[in-house]
Amino acid sequence: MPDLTVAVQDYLKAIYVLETSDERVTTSALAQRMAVSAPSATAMTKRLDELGLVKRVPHRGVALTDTGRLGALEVLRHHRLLERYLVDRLGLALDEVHAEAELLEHALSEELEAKIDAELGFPTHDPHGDPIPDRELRLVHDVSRTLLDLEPGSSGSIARVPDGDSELLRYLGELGLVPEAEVEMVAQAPFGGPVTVRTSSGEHAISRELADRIAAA
Amino acid sequence: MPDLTVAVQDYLKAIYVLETSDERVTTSALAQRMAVSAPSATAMTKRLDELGLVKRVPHRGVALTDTGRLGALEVLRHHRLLERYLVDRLGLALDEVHAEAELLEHALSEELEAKIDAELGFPTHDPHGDPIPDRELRLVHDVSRTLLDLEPGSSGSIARVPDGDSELLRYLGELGLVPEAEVEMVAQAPFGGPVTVRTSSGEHAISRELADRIAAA
DNA sequence: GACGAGATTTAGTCATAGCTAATTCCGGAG
DNA sequence: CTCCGGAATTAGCTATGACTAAATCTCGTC
Repeated sequence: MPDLTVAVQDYLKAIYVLETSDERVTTSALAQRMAVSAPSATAMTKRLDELGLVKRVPHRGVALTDTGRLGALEVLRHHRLLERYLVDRLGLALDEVHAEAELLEHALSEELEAKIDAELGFPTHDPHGDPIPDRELRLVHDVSRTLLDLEPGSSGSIARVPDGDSELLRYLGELGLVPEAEVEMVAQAPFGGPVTVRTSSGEHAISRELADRIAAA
Repeated sequence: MPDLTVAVQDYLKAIYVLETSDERVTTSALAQRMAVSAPSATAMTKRLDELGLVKRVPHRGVALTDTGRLGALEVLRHHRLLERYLVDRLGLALDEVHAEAELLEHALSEELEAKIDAELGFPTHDPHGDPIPDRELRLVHDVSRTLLDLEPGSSGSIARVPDGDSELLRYLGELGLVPEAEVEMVAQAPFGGPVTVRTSSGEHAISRELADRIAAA
């Protein structure tokens, strides 16, 4: 596998993430996620296909090949290891690390990756709770329940929060909704109403939709 | 100052270093240092001039403007801080850090730069002994004597070794000629002959030219 | 003061990755 | 089964930064 350009790596990562939620990865979805125009996305998917990284079907979307998936996982590993490192060793806040890791992930050599991995004791999850692919790029897929699955009156601990949206992360941090934190489900209002939880910082009401994006166990 | 591209930053750094040794920075010297063809160097110096980063005189060479010098010092600060960090906190070897820092220096945000600086206790020199520009990009210029200036029979400590050539650094490391190390000048052969020094690992003879590239105090 | 070697610049291309405008395709509504 | 709207693609450009081949300048030598 020759060296992939930064742009190619970013597209692979984006396609990987899109594939994980929706299985159909359309041009427009990809363009939106990469914040580029649709023609740019079309052009890039053609190149990725030529490079053997995706299978492209015109007007139908793309799917990663095995090679492409490995490329995506490599970037994801860099990203998540760096996030873990920046939080654990340099004290960055949970809402800052995503952007920093985004910058650094393409400049991480395999040697440095290994040093960081060892220094951290081979961590399995990034600070948002997302799994880190291991050295062989295997990724455990923790099937997770969300806050919504907690029965009123019962407790659990936060397993994962959405990454990437730093506004949201800052807000969640203020509510004490961070990975590892203990939470108690107080109430779930009916008719799509809000959900009330108790954290170390007190009782807070959040929307059902947000609660559903937070994994808990 | 709008964002400088990676290439522009690399050229600024190269020009800065060349200016420090020779004052005339010629197209061919620049092309050689950047491992690029002469026409490529010419084209880039034109762009740098348009950006107000250098003053270019056709067929005469370039000189950094104040703005250009600041750009170069910013990159140099990133580079040397990262080197210090990689050696002190991640245990990279002296001959490996240059290449790693080269990769990372363009991906370092100002926030992370500040965190690293604080974490290291605001270091003044990188692991090769080169000074690190401070937050205001001021650079102390240690006027230094070299190994050659040590009288036979006298001792000193290594202040600085050349960076960038990892072969050479590995060799110097084997001889115990690393920054901070104590060294005794045993003899300097006449007629441009070799220089013999004693380090913790014993007596070693090196060429006059090499001895002159090693700073000692 | 002219000459020629070597340094420098100009001319013309290429690859990457983005854009807008215009066109074409696909799938659902009638 | 046709038509239409939105998605996707094609066409044509732009900027960055590299290259080779060809032309030109500069400077030391005679």
